[in-house]
Amino acid sequence: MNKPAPAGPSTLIDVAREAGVSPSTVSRILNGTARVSDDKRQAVLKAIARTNFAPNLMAQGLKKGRTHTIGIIVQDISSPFFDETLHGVDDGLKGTGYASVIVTGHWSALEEADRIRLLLARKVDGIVLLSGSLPDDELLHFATQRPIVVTGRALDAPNALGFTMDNEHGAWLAVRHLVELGHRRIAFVSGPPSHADASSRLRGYRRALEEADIPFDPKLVVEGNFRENSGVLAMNYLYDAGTTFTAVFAANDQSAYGARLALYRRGVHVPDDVSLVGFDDLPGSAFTTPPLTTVRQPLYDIGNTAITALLRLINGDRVPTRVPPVELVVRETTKRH
Amino acid sequence: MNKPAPAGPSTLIDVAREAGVSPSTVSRILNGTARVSDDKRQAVLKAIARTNFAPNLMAQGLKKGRTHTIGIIVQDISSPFFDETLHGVDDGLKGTGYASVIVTGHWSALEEADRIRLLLARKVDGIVLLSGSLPDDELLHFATQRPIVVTGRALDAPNALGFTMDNEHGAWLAVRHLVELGHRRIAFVSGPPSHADASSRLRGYRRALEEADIPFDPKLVVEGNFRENSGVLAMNYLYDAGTTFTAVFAANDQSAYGARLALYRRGVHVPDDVSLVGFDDLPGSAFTTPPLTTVRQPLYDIGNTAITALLRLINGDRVPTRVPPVELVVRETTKRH
DNA sequence: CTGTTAGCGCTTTCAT
DNA sequence: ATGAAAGCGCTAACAG
Repeated sequence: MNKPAPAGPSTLIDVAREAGVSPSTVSRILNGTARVSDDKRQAVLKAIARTNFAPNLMAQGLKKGRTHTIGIIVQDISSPFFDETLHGVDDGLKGTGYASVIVTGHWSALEEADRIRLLLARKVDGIVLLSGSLPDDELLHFATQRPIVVTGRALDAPNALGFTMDNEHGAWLAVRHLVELGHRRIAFVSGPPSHADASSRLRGYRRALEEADIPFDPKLVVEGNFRENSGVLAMNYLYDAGTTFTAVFAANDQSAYGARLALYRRGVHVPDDVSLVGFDDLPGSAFTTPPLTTVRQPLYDIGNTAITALLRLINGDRVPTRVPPVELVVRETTKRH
Repeated sequence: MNKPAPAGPSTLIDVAREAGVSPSTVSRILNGTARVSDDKRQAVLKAIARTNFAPNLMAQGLKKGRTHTIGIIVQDISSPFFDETLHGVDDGLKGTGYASVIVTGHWSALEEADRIRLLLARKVDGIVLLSGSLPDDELLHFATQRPIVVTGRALDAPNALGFTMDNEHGAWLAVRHLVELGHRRIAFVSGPPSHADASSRLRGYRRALEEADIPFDPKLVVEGNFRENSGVLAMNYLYDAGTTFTAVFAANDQSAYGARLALYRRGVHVPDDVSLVGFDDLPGSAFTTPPLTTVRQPLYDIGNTAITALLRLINGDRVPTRVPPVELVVRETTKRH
């Protein structure tokens, strides 16, 4: 006689009963923890198939103290920047048996701390914090509970690891490129000054000017917020103030998109009248019109490296973390002046 | 004397001991399950603070049979389409105590089934499947274990709910707009024919032509894959074949970006020489040069509605699901011919 | 090689 | 109002 499908999802105990063995035997087969005779193994395998059994990860986690879940904190879930990074994370997780719960920090240190607590309550096995603004000491405090990998800052503690891109160098590359093309009036659409990457990029901008003996003109830098609209606002501000320039360096691609639109609106041609350089090399930047010259950050690799490093940390290995350096990608928005 | 921080994270039992009450009392306070005298409550609250206690969600989940986790399946984690939808999901989850684990289906029904099984093993309380290609019957099978909400198809079963956008109507709107501007040679960059939305959009294209008494010319439709590059390929193909047209309707914004780039490369001006319409209204489409005329899909609302519906399903309520309709957003890539 | 037993941390009757 | 005790589904000694 065939029993109908059992009430709830079947448990390991159901399987054991079906197969006429003890629960431990089933567990051993599931985990490969010990040798099991072939006939019992077959019986168990059949029982598993028949009862459509899948182990309850909550129960496993409770017992083993590891959930095979890792927590990812992004700042903004619908930003191409983070999404490309997440892509790298996702690929790095593939086939490892780990899943990720992704939460949002919204660029707020307070919210980050809150999210971390939440992830810790969920007993994630580790945390990746992407572009976090949480102070180091708080981060290290949390890291006593679970390993943490953070991007956007250098960090090397027993249970925490951080690495960063050379933003200053990237900005320097961009501006030097412009300088080499003969530009001397180079506007800069900055990022939020509170953001570490943003200030590094400003430093790179200034250093490149200095090296070219171009005096720094504060009127040429206008503060943006890394989003498209701040790029258009910045351009409008500059033109309305009568500030002249032949090139603009935007602190990220999104604000470059905005700047480009504002220029278009005013009938200023890119790159014929004004050259434009961004930062990040978002996937879309190869398809803007014209394709954007920009500083490439290996976003995918950043995500992939972060997760790989975390997985190693979880297993107690420490590893030197290497990501490809930033590099200038010359496309079609820059031209000799 | 102050004890140093205890070895592991503190447990409810530690708290109980600290406060001099029984574990049940602590639990009751945590869950508001029953009245507790005020002095004990204070003692417990203090103990919780002192021991820095946070309940172990794994244990709670094991006991209560709900994990307060929901599974989200997207097809591609670094696509602006899904990311904007995820944004709606994320906001819908805010403050509910639920977290989400996001996995990728990569447009493959097999992989989707696999991911669903994985999520089920994790005992998620419900699943949102975004643009899935899994057949209805398999979906309904999985839905016997946990409620599922799916986008991109209509579905109304006891434990599963699906809703869809009117893609045909959207495409019809786009093409009618072009027709009204005097265009009669309208190229179509399609999506993958296997994709339900893609074929609906093709139908809308054909219907709009029909209604305008414009004969359907198969030479004007070229197959794309929803990505930027297929847009440029499509344009090149059309020009190389000597096919003439004055407007192009791309089956999604990303392929419209690509088409726009190919046009630029050939010195064809948009919208003066050729008009261009996309589909989706991705966040970036308001900032392309020129800003893209497109059919707006309320991606954020789709995500938000899906998660809201799922949360209701989990609580046993059924709800009529309403999302704003698609609509034409006329920006600057279309012009009278 | 295999079964028995004792929990992981929490909630929930059931008594009191 | 509160405590004792049982157990969610699984794993890991410990015996045999």
